[in-house]
Amino acid sequence: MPKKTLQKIKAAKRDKVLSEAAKLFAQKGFHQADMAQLAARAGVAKGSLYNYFDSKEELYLYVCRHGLELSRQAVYGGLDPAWDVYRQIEHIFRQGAAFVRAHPEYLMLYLNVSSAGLEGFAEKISLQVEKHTADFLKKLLKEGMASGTVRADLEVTQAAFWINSIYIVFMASLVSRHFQIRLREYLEIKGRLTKKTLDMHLSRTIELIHSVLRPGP
Amino acid sequence: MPKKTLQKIKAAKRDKVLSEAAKLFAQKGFHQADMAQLAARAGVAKGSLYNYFDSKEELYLYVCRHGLELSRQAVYGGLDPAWDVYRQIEHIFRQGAAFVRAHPEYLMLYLNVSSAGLEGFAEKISLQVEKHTADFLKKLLKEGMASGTVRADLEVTQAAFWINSIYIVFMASLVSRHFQIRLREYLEIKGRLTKKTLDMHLSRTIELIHSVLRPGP
Amino acid sequence: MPKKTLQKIKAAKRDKVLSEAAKLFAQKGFHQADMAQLAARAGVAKGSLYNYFDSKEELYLYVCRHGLELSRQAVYGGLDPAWDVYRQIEHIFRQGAAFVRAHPEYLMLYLNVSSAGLEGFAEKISLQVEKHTADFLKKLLKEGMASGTVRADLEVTQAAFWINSIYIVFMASLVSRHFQIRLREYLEIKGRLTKKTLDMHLSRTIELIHSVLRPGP
Amino acid sequence: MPKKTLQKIKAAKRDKVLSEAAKLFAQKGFHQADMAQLAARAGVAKGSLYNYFDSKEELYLYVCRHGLELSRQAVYGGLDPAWDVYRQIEHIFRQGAAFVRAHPEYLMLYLNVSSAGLEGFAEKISLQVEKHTADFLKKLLKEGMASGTVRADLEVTQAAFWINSIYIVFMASLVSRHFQIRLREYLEIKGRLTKKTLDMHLSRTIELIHSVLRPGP
DNA sequence: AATGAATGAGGATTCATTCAT
DNA sequence: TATGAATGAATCCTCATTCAT
Repeated sequence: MPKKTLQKIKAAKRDKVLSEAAKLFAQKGFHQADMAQLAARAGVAKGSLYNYFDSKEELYLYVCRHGLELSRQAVYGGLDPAWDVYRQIEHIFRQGAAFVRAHPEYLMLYLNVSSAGLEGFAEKISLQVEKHTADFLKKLLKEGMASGTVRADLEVTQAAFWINSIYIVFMASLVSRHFQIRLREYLEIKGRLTKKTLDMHLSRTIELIHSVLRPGP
Repeated sequence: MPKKTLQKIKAAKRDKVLSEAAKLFAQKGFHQADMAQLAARAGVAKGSLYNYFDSKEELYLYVCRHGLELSRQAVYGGLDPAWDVYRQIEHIFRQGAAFVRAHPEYLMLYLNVSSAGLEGFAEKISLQVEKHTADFLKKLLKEGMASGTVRADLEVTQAAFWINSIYIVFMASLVSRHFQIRLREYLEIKGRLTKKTLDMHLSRTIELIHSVLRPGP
Repeated sequence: MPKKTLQKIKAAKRDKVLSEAAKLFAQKGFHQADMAQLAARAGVAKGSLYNYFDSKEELYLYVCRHGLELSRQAVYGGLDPAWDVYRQIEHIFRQGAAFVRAHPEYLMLYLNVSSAGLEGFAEKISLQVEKHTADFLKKLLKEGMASGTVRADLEVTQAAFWINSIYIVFMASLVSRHFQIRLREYLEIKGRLTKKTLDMHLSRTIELIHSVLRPGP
Repeated sequence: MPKKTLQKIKAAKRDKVLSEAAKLFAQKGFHQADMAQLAARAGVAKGSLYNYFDSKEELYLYVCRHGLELSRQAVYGGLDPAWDVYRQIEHIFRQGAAFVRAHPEYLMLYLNVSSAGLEGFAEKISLQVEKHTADFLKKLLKEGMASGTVRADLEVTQAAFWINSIYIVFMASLVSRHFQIRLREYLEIKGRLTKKTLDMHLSRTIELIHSVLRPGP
């Protein structure tokens, strides 16, 4: 979707544009983000952005897709298919949290797809985002059930949906002001959310999921 | 926060303004919603909106709070404290779903608080939104544990957080384009999401929660 | 020009409306003054203002004329025709200063007639404002010349113009931020303008005028 | 204070914008002047004005300062320090009158600084406007007194203040509708104010000032 | 006569996109 | 290819005035 010109410029400049765009869109949202400000932050001319992309919308879509690709690599890249279900799930959650901490902007972009007025982007992005994870989780659960490490009476689609729901809300709690406030209220945390607290919460979340998947005694 | 004038006009007009505002904000988002268009939809003059509220932002906040209050009444209003944990949770989910179906706009407004660029609203709304539910769920779980109907080894804050997370994602799946696409993908639904399908999914979701809370044999 | 209704209401209310109008117009200028705010300050309903006057413009004109009448009474009211030229001029300047101190709003309204965009008011007010003073000063000078107390080679119209110019600028220095800054710069005053300093400046100003009028030796 | 863009556009366009702005502000006043109308008169797009200045207020301030600078050059530019006091004062008054006739808009802007509601501009402009003239006049008078061409008993600050007051009122009479009406009334002029009449008045005004400064016999 | 809700034209400012250099 | 000045539609908010109560 981007123009050929985007591939002709130096990688460093391209990366700068994409990363600043991700940050700005994540900070302000699609409509409120300003192409002039983006150009300024990226250190390029306003007109140049239009040499790389046809429109703000194309830039936004590209940045989202790019971020989701980065996210997928970070989370699923180091995963060893030989691990059992439990280890793989833990890996996904921990790598996901690490990536979100390093690049909160991309999760913010993901959350934004559900925002009012951005339905048009959902049509273009959501499926390709969710399909990979849905397929992966279902396959994982099925294998677990086949090998007897996961309780047999599980409804796979349901369980995958539910695991991913927990994932989303946890990650959202790392980046969204609203979800942070909510987390503090639920977990009765008074001060700032420390990494330590969040890691403990993460461990418990993983353990909860594990406990639901484990076959009964 | 609204001006006195808002209370002085006829209830029908006030309700029309508030409900059209909720719908428009839910459809377009805060920034993209146009006060002129809202006035037109509500059947009042643009200037009148400013007789009721000091600014678009105040109107938005009021509409959000108003919607959250309506939601709370719908969900918790008909709840009987004598019911056991399971029935209460089922009630909350089913009433919540009914309310969201009747007034999807309010859930959309809730989701929007997590949107990029609307952090300012999170500071003003989130806590009062979440506190009620958090307190309620925790109290419910504690009572259940005390009476032996809920497994005793549960981490209450954690469980409340997790139940509410499931609730949020389920409700989001009723109103957000993105979450609908995601739901269809996870549940492998080909066509439209029918009420029947969603109700079945709801039942299973409730059952999942119940199963996690129930004491082991 | 005001409506009959204005005369039918209680004097206290009428005075309150007029005095608050004068203050508000003097503070904000004609266009920037807000009828709603005026109504609020005067303690009447917005609609009532339109029971008293046909329009903001009529109200403004009436307030100006009213203020100029008050000013004239204050300055020329206590003047004794038997006094000599010098005493009369001193009286005018001192009474003028006292009135302006008590009611700076009216002098501000006078200054505003020269403001950009208010030419329409000049046509309606200026002549009747200036005529009285011009006639008075000229008559005074002529009498002085006839009685030999004023130098005989004076150009009367010119002198009257010049005396009044000094008057205007002095009075402006009591109320206008710009003219206060200017006065401080010219008179090399460091801190605030005290009454004492201003009175000394007034005395010197009067003395300057006297010295120009006095016949040579 | 203006943006860099203002310096990058062609001088002709810049001059057009500034001169039309001066005229429009002088005609309508700050608040009543319309940026859209200004853009139309200057032959640029509304948005372009905001490429040159951050706001209407900055544009206004710049135009004022620019005009005051032009005025100073016109009045003090051709002045020869070797001239005696009387010739210098005459030069200032005559050059001032010529400039005001050529560019009445700038004097109108000066007068506006004293208008109600524009006190904010006074803080930012007045001092730098007045300081130059005040210093100049005082220096001139001191030199005259030192050389014996000006009467020795003069109070310098007072005299400078008074000379400049006369200057202001005279110049105001060239541009302000109110001051024109006032001048006609004082000088008993029936028809229009002709250049000839005004020049005669100017000569007499200069002569009056000279006569006050001259040492007694 | 008093009230204040309703009205809608008006005006400052923003910003995606274009295009001449 | 890069630049950034130019554009004008879009949008929030104000406020004099009206008129039903």
